[in-house]
Amino acid sequence: MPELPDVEGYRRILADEGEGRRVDEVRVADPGVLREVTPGGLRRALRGRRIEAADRHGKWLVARTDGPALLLHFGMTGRLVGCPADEPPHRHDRVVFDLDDGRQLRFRDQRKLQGIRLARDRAAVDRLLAGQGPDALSVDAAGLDRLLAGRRAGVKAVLTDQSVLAGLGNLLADEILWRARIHPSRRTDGLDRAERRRLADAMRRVLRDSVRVGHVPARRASLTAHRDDAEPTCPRCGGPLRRDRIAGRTTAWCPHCQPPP
DNA sequence: TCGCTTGTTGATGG
DNA sequence: GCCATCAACAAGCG
Repeated sequence: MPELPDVEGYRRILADEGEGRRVDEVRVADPGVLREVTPGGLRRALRGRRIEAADRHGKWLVARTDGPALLLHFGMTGRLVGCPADEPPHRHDRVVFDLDDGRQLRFRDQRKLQGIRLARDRAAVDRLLAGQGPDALSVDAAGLDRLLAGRRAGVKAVLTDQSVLAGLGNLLADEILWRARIHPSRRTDGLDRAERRRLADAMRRVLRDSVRVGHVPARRASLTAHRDDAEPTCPRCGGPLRRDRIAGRTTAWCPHCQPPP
């Protein structure tokens, strides 16, 4: 689930519920989500600190405080929940932050593929995010052209490579390529000017729509709304969709609208 | 039991 | 160096 639009939704939760609040307590229900920090270390670092800002880069959420910063990555099944402290615990609540207004922020994650990191200061945040490409929401057509230039890999592999462009996952990439009418296996350096333009337009359009609702849109006229149907059809041409393994992931595409290379 | 899953990383081979 | 593929991580589902 969590791709750029989902994480942007969690960022809003963090901003709305957390900014200006003090962290009164940190409860680690499952240390399995902590990365390079112990439960005690996390608690000591954050207890009594005030949350100052909620930032996002790609799929990373950054909670800045008047002390260290917290970096959260939601993997495939994670989410951030804001709720009253007396709400019954959920079995997948891995870390709970008590705020000074009687509410809590909860890092909830079924699988524990990613998790939570601590960064001492701004430089440490930058180091942890150093391998990330620019955030997809900040990239315009010219910027995308620069990022794609000279790359021979399949275009879906490039779009979902976080070190090239941060924020796009499997569903978003398929949605964008379907909208741009480009086959996901096309070589990136084989796209002509018009195709690159369509790709940039589709990316911005899909991201804008998705961020507005906080997840990849499942509107009727989207690939995402149909990709998991028993016999999925293309909402544009009505033909059958295909599912193949492309760039290592299950990929939905339309053989009519997105001619294979 | 096996295969599959919206994420990331590292090994391996071309 | 670039690129594709695969395994691993973890947990649940059919």
